[in-house]
Amino acid sequence: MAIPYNHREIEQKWRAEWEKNPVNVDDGKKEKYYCLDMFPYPSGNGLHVGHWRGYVISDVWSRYKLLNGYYIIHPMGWDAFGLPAENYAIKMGVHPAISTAENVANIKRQINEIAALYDWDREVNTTDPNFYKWTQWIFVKMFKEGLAYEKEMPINWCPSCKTGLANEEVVDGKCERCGSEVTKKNLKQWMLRITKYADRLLADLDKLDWPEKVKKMQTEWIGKSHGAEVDFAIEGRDEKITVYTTRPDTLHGATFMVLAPEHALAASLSNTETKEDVDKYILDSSMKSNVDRLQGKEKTGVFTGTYAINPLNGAKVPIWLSDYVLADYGTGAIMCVPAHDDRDFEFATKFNIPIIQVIAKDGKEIENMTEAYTAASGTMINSGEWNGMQSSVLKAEAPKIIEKMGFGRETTNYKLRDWVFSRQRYWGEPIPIVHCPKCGCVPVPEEQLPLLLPEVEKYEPTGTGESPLADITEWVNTTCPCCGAPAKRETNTMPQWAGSSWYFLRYVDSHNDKELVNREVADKLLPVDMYIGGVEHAVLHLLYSRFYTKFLNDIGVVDFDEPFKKLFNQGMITGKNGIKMSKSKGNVVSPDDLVRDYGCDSLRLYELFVGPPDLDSEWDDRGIDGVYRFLNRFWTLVMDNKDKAVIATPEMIRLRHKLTYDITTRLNNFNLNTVVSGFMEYNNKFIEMAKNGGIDKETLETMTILLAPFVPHVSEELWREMGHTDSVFTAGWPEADEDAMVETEKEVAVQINGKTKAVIKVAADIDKDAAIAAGKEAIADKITGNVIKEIYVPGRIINIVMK
RNA sequence: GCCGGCGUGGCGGAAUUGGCAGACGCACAGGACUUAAAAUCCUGCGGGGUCAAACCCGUACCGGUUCAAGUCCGGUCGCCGGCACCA
Repeated sequence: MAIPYNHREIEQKWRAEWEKNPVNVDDGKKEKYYCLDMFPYPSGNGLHVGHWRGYVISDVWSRYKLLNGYYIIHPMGWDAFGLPAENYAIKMGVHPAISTAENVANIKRQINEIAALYDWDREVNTTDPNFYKWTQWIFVKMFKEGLAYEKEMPINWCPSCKTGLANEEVVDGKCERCGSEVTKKNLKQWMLRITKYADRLLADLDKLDWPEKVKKMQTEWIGKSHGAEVDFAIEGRDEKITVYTTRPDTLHGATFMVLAPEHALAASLSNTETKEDVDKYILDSSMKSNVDRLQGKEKTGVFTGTYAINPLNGAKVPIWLSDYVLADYGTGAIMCVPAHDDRDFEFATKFNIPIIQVIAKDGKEIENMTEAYTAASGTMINSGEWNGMQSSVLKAEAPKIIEKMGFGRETTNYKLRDWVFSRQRYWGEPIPIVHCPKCGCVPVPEEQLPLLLPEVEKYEPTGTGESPLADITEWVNTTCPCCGAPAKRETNTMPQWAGSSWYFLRYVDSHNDKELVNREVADKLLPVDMYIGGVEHAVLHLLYSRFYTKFLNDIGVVDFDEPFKKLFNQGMITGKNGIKMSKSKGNVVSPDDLVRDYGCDSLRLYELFVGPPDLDSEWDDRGIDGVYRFLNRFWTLVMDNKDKAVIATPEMIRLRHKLTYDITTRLNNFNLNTVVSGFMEYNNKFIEMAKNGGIDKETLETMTILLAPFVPHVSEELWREMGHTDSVFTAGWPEADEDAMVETEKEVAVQINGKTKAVIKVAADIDKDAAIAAGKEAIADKITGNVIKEIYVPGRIINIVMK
């Protein structure tokens, strides 16, 4: 009977030993490898097996790199400011500083159970004044560079979280955090000019080894488009209305114009006859929430009574108002070409506005148009001097033509908006700005940072648009750093993203009290080589971090402009039937009991075995028995055979190299679930071998090293049991010799018309004719018809094609 | 609506990219050991068919290319994710 290995004992033993003698050391000669996890926010629920998986994947990868001779930077920290921490504190009735500290302690305990290579000396916490000093410092730098500015405007407001939100935090018109419907609120806000970096954020995606999906999401979020602005005169007035269009080639087909109800001129365009309707439409639109506006697919609108003049052909086009035009994109006004745009077509049909086709479809004009013809391909018609041109050519040329004619210009537009950066909540970094009646906005001098978050009794959000900090008069009232006159502090705080946008830089120099990061250290240890985390941050954290890094690169803090070279998104672990694990659903699986019963190594292995790492997987506790049995079988195999001095047979050597090759290839391709099944498969073969004459020690050692990134304790224990005095992590990753993997004999399937009838063994270097002859012999009794064709795929298939 | 991803046994999932479909594991069934149970070990495990074989069917569905299709092509259905009046 096999004695199951005592996981508690050996895990404790080796963790103590590794702490005393670390296996990951910087000797100054090794190349660095920076493998980063998305750091957790310390909520009260602790980690579940889904969080665990991400950390296991990154640790396996780190240890693999360690065995390949790298010095590993594999840090961990806490994203502890922000709404989740604060909401939890409010719910529990304790100060967020206290609950955060408690939660950090608990999650740290759980994370330590993973036995990852984390270097706790590098640990950061975004709520630590020594950390947020630099979060504030970056803000001050941005302010000085003109990238942080104040603006009053209607912003997204979550009535439940009682704070303003960035566009990125609004998903389907709802708060990303709590799911409440987002409303608009007019507030004076701090904004970050991320739009200044739009082009670089877009272009540099090309350099990144990231999942295409994430790159695409960022590309769409930035939403670059190319076109022209065209100035339309207003009939009987001096003002002009400028529209933005990506299809200036269709200018002759513009039969009306639509302005967003919020457009500056909207109200003034009505006449005595239309005034009542126009005013009502503007008012109604302002009352609609984002969700209503998005869901109201049926187009609404009102004619202002005023006409614009098409600058190209002098045609009179009616000016309408409609909320399908967005006020904050382009110029808030569009020219409408119903023949070649779906939305304009729908609007024109509904309100009986003429439709003029200007691009021929299949060479002719469409009779009884039932839908817009939106392709930019075809010959121009009804377009005056443009007739006969190809629309695809004209589309590119038109902006320049229009510019020459003097009523427009070539333009580029982005969907990306500047980043609403202030929050009306307590638990965040205070924005280090002083409002002076004389000097305006003055940044807190850099040497006075950090500007500490004051202690308060009442930190609940007010809901008025004022931060709870506004109530602390002794904190708010200060003097202007510039002129010394009485002044007031900014009372808004930063969003949770502020700290997470740059924390990965701090890890490499986390105790530096003079600089954000020492430039020499940064040059040596940064940027991040591999970043592992969920896909949910595709346009939030991952976009913000790129923006911050580019800014810090511009002001010389770091010498690179992309923070994360490679990104891996692990799939989510769900409960039964793919339901997301949550406390309210009661389907959360904690790693704690599993670690206790099966050990850290088994859970690590099972986290990988449960499914492909990039896909979501349903958790099923029962499966862990399989990997636990495997570990016990391997353990027993090593213990029973390590001292037997068996001389390796050619087959043992071949299998050993094949094992190394298979595991290494699968690991490099991140097929971690098949790495585990590979280990099991080879283990079964080795057990079989051991039964029939024994197994050599080198094969057992090789398997032990290959297993080390996955099951560090078991590997370390067995490695020492086999007589080694140094850690298994100093052993070096085995190399597969492809020559040693060559088989002398191959099993070949013999088929008739593609159906296997027999399997024969042939010499690997057998020639085609001999192979086919051997194959035919094996199935001689089944060859009854006329053989038309004979196929031999070396080492795989013999196919006899018969009629 | 548009753009991605996916669809394989009772279940999780493999399949060297066109070459023996179901590796590996879970669950289940039978056997060995045991007074018994657990653990462990051995055997079986897509469906039909047969005493057993032969044989037939089978990777969501329909069709195509090929000596050979889970894999490639055309179409249909379903699930998941992203975007969604951005002019």
